[in-house]
Amino acid sequence: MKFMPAKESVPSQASPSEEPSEKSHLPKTSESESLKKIRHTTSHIMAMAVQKLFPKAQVTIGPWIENGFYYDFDNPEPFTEKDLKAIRKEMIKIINRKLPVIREEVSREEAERRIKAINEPYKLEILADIQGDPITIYHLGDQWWDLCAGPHVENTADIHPDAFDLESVAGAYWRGDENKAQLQRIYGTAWESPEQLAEYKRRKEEALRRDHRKLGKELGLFIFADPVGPGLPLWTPKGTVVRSLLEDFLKQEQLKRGYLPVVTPHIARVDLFKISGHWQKYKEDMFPMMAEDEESEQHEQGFVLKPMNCPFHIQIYKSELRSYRDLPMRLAEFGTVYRFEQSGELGGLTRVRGFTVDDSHLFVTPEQLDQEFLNVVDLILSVFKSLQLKNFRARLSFRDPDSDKYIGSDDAWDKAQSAIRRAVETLGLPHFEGIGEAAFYGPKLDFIFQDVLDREWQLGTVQVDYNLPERFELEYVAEDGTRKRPVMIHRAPFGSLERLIGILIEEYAGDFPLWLAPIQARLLPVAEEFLPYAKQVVEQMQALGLRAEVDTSGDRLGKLIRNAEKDKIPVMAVVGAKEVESNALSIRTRASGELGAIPVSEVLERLKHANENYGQF
RNA sequence: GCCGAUGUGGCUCAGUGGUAGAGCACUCGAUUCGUAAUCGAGCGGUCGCGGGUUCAAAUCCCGCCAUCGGCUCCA
Repeated sequence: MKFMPAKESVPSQASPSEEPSEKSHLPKTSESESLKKIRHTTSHIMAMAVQKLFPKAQVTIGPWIENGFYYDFDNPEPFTEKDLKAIRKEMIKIINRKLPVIREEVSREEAERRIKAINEPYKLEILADIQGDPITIYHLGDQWWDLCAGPHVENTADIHPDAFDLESVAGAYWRGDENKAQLQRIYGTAWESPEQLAEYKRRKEEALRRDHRKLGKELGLFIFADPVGPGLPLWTPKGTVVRSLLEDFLKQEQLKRGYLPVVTPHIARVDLFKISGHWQKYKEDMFPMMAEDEESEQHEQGFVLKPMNCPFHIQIYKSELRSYRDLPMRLAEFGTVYRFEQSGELGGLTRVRGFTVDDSHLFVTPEQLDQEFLNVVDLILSVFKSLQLKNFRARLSFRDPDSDKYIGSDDAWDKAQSAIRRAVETLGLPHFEGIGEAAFYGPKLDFIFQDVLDREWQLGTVQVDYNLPERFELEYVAEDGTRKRPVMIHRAPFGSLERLIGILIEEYAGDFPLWLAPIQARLLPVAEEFLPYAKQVVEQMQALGLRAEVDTSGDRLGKLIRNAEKDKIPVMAVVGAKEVESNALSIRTRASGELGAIPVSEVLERLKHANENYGQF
């Protein structure tokens, strides 16, 4: 097994405009009692201000979130960003009035009476959900109050008028249910001091600079084209290098672990997905069926783009009578799938409509399930380690027993969920549970990562499935000659190549490790007369399987360096009279700056070694 | 899909009713240069698309498309 040598730190940003200043710790709300109070109270002040400016606005909920707070209102007119300015002004007035924040305990009946008196129907619903007595109310002076558990600061003047800001408006559904009323949400942030607020804003801007959509464009890795369609990325030559390297890397790992490669088509008869249950439970997420004529359309006969690969791999399993000796059978494919995601969901590479899953389906006996599941988790963790991905959380994605979006028996679900639970316990893997996060056919162990905007995305996944083997009537011949039903494990360490690369770009801030860099080395001639020498060195590099090129632009060295740095090329090699004479290269790396003159043979050796061992130059 | 914002040359952006601009990139010329931008000239835009208002629309109005921030939904 190969691992990256542990790197001390992320390669530093050499560009003066990108130097990361020493970061002071900015606490999250959950880590700070003081911030909880500040943000809670600021959201109340905002609600009071909104109701003053928009008397028809009704209040709902206004909790703190990790970097700030929000408050949802039911207002006849949606708020616009222009309204935020006025609301902010009004909030400062409230702060300056130094209103005491007073906690009051009242009985349920009293709370109900008062809410009815001010005609706030949403609050009444909230009250009905609060368990136990007494009910607490927080007043801002004697003008405004809200049903709230607290805690709060003691006086509105405890909120620093220059340490909060209103950030954005958004629609949000009441109770998170798209069938209920759409409310108007205002997001804000509040801190202990103006300095903290400034640091928070600075950090947000910094995060934007490593946004994979921005870097993907700058580094020329992928594009979207209007005539092609939304959510359908096109991979440029450079991006394709990264993709292929990741594929090759995983294919090698899988080869070592007994996986068998397969290839399956992108479309299939809709009938296939009726057997699997996709058509019944997943139709909304699929591109519409292609029918040859109206009659076929009416009889629901036609072809669909595949949203998943499992039914295809199942057909390969089914194509022969399998023996227990054949199991576990691990069929693997980089399978491109298409899902008709809602238009508002699409974004960059993290949410697209066509993506490639590093998919595999393992057909195992019930006895083999636990061990095979552990093997898969081991593969996934080793892949993350090689890619230097550390910031993830493991989620047990179980079904919501009250929902009807799942197929299969309670027994099958219980068996599958307990298998996953056993595995994480055996491994001592820290995890949390996500009820209602299961796939429609089975529970999952998911690996969740964060993007630059703190949004969470699922990458790797392992799923235990007793249902599809049942629906497709899968069998194997057991030792005693009887027919038995295998269990399936669905798994994808990357999840999707697209999403993985999006996360990797942000994780690396565009600085791919040498083995993944689209261009690993660029030769920089100080004058045109050194071009032939540079070209000859590049040929030697290419002969060793290295990705190298010469800058032939004829610009001055300073410009060549600048461009190579902007392209985030890990190794730059300066070539001039001195180098030609001594058969050397003056090396400058993005990670470590100038390294001085090094003989060509040594440079070649070191590049090759780093490339093959996932290391640095 | 829903709420809000945005859409001007390849890229980043200025222009808010009166004949489309800048920097970078690109091409050409001069310079032959040693660790983050050499100088000059040139090329390049149906101002997202369609409709409307107006003597006149990048600019105002309507519809659509796409992107961005959320919600809902998910690798």
